[in-house]
Amino acid sequence: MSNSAPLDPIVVSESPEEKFREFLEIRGEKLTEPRRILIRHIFDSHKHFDADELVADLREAGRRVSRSTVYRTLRLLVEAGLLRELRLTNRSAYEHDYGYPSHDHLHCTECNTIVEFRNEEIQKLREAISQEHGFRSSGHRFVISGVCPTCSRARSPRRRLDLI
Amino acid sequence: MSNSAPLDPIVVSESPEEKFREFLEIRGEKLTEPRRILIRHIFDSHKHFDADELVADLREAGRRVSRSTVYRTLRLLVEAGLLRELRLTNRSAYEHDYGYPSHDHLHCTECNTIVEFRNEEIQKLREAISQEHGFRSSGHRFVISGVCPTCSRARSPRRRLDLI
DNA sequence: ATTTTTGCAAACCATTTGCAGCTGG
DNA sequence: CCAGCTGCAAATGGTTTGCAAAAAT
Repeated sequence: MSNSAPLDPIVVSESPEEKFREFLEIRGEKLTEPRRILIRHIFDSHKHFDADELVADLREAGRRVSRSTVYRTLRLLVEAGLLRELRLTNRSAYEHDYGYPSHDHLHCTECNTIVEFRNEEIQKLREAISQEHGFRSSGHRFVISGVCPTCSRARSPRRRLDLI
Repeated sequence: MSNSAPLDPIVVSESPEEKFREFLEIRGEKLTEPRRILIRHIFDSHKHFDADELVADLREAGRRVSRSTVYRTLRLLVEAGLLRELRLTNRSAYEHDYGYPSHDHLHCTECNTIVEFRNEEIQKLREAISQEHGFRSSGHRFVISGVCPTCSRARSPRRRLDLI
């Protein structure tokens, strides 16, 4: 799995862990060992993941955190504004929010890959449309679904051979 | 529940039922009584609904179709291009696709209401962005989340009273 | 007559929760 | 110490599925 982010990270003064501790402190909650393991692991690499992959990933790295705690912590991290949740399939996917610029997604329906992109227009559209309808908007999701270049190339030629 | 569509319907030559029958025929499948009940009921009024509401609605109208058949038929209707599925919460919502113009959504996170809007810019953006990334796009979802005017009015004044 | 569909109940599967014991501050 | 947390196992809740009886062509 890749460690590189497709978009340049935003410069932030606090580490994700510090920001999480602060969030928990305000609510009178605690930064425990399992939570520390999770936030470090999650922000160690930049990628999209779901709860199951996270559990498997941690197990592989020799760090055991129970599935329940993973789910509970993911919810906290979303509430804290550190992660964003994407509901593209039956299982939720997560991505970094904190320290990462706002962006939208291309979703390949063949291989399930998620590609990020940044487009200034979308923010403006969101604002204009919200205002038009009297909404106080708090966020948006713009997902373009289709077939990525890799899957396009992989499938079209195979089709040809089938016809021979 | 309202029967009126927020956007003007598209003129189509076939009824949803005809289109469904055609779709089934191609696959060697059958337009049965439960399926007829469902498609008529669904296209009788224009609104967003989920599987549960549909079952309840049918029961109220004295038409019994089993939950399994409802789920199975909803899937068919999506495959047939008659309905679109929206995954905004833990349960899928459905809306008319056939005979209805393409549009996007404002989602109120307070009352869960879905408001439709139409904006030409979005199609253009989708095309431009897809091309830029070599995607063959097949669709998109643009959902603006926030608080609708009704919920805004209902909440803000209450807050004030609480402070007195 | 044969293939598909239905309804029921059971299975599924991602996610949540109750609880007894553990832990952080 | 004591509120909050963990892990386990059990529960939940939306959705799917196996199967025997029923319906469609």
